[in-house]
Amino acid sequence: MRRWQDQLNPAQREVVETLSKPILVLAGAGTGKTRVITYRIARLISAGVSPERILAVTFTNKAAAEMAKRVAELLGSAHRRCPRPEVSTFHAYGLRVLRRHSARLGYPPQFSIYDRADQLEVARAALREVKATEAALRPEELIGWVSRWKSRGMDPQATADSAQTDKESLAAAAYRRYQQLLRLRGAVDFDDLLFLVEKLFSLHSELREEEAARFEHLLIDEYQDTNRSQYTIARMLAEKHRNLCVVGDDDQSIYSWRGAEPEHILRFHRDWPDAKIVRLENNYRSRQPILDWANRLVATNRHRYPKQLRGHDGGVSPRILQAHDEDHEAELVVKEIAARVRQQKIRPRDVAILVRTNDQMRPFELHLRRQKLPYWLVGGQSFYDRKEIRDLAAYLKVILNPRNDVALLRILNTPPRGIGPQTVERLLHQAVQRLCPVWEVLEDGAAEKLFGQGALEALTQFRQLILGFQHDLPRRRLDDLLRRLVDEIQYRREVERCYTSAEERERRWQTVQEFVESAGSYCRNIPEATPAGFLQELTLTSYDDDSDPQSRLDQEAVVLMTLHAAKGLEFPIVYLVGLEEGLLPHRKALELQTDQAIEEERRLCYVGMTRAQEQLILSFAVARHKRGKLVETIPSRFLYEAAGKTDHPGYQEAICGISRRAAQLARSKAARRRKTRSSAKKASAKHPKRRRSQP
DNA sequence: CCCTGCGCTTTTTTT
DNA sequence: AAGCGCAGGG
Repeated sequence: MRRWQDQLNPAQREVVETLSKPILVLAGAGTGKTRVITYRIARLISAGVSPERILAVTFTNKAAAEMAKRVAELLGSAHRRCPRPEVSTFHAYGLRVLRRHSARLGYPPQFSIYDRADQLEVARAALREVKATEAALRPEELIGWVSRWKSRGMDPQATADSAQTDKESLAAAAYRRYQQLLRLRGAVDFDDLLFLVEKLFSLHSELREEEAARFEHLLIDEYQDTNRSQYTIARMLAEKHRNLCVVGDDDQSIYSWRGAEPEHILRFHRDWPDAKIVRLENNYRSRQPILDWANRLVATNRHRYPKQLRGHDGGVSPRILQAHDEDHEAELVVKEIAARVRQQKIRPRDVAILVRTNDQMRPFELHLRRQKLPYWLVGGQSFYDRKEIRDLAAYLKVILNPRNDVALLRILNTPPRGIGPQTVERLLHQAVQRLCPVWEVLEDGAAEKLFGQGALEALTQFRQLILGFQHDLPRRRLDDLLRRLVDEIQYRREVERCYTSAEERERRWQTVQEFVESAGSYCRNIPEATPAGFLQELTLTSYDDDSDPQSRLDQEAVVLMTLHAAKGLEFPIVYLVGLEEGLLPHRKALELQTDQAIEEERRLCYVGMTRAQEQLILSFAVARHKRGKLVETIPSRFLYEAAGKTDHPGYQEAICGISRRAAQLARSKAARRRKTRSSAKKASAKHPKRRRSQP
């Protein structure tokens, strides 16, 4: 029973048994990467390393939860009551460090975490203040740059110093203001969770050493997707004990757009000269015909370490489906699944439908519902993206810290309470002028002259409301407080106001109750629960999995998710859909016209294919609605590459498709510049004949 | 101040 | 197709 080590092959066992050395595991898809880490943790503990001296880092919260569970299973009942190893994402780890030391960096202990929508607001404000027009620099652009800078450990000063163009200087100035605004509001963004930790460690060496000394072993999964701050933090933590085990696959690097640098995995041996390198190439997941297609596809990439995965023999070759448009594509796929489920050949949970972009999910959802197949939509619109959650979270944020402008402005007139745009405008103007948060303008008696009688009354009432709940906050349990809040602001009426259909209203109201309930379960389950902690967890871990996080996958449901979300998972049957030029590879990647961008798309496709254990079905539509218009498409080059048909005329066409499209783009840009109306041109694309599965 | 409707742009992937 | 800003009536 205890002899779980015997279930490993020699290479895997080597990883598990090399206990005191830097170790790099280069592991292909489906070779049991995560399994190896799990076993290694269990081995360390059974060798006497105390669990709390182990830090394991994964890429997603889901993976962390899964790994913690498996370690517990491996160790069995003897260790049930033992302390647990720390298994989390880099971001969650960063959050924990920051919570302890936020004061050192001038942040309040109850700082909030800003997500993308909040960031955009701050970016807008920052740009306004440096007097940048939308044309000069868009808020989305700014947060993109800031994110890149932060992941490289660059502060505003460093950014300004290295600015080459006017636009960069402008962005650097906006970055400085952006960061000031965040601090003023006691908020951090996602990147700060790493950036500030890195800063903290380099500013205070005693803290760094103390933190590094807490752990004796560091394990990192998906190492190919670490960005520079994660890399730096890992090095700082491991430099003393040198017990660093990283696992990754350069062929599965799909997050370079987010600052991931796959070079780290290639550089490992230089950083840790005594490192042991282990390669895992036995695939335990997929049938050989599937691997043949995946191998052939990824072998097209020029920048990679060559490897050949060996898999299970037998099984059927991948198939290709062709549809008229995206709706037909969904219909074909879902009907096929439904038919096989009805014949009891497969179960819904054996199947995953993988898409490149979130909006591809819609037609599939529709048809899954129509066919009455249970499905589980992963990602999509996340829990905290819904209006109700954002509103209530904003109330809570303001109660915790009224200096949080983004949250304050959100709820100031939600539900409508007579504070109109005019009033908000004046408030904002005052705040900018005095360089202070909006709340202080509210508090300041001098501001009274600024507003009319009605507005002033509304503002005072709002202020009283917040103050009242501030007073209650330490005296009531969080869910209790939220229930009262919902009641007092008459949020139910707001739900009724915003939505007309009874069904929608019901759904929205349910979300509200779920939110209150999740606060309740947070308070019950976490001993050191605080309202700020609840909000932080809420932003960091898309909290819609409150019921049973890991058993979701075991439920009887077809899984519908993006390729990015599918990383690390496996399914007996995979439908990889939307294989068209412009979608996979994505238009944005094609526009860059760099090998790197297209190679990442190819890896993404590779990741999708290698999720399949028994069957892989690829599909594309001959035409697709874009901006409401039906546009003809070109089958993805990846189809030809994977099928080994790069001499097929369609392959050339797929690749020429970009240049044709780029030419079109250039032409239409030129046309716009001349401000003349160009006559409509019809691109008559030829499409290859319907193809069937190859033997 | 609140609501409605019109016309405009805009669409990757996520912690 | 959907969200946002703007204009105009209640």
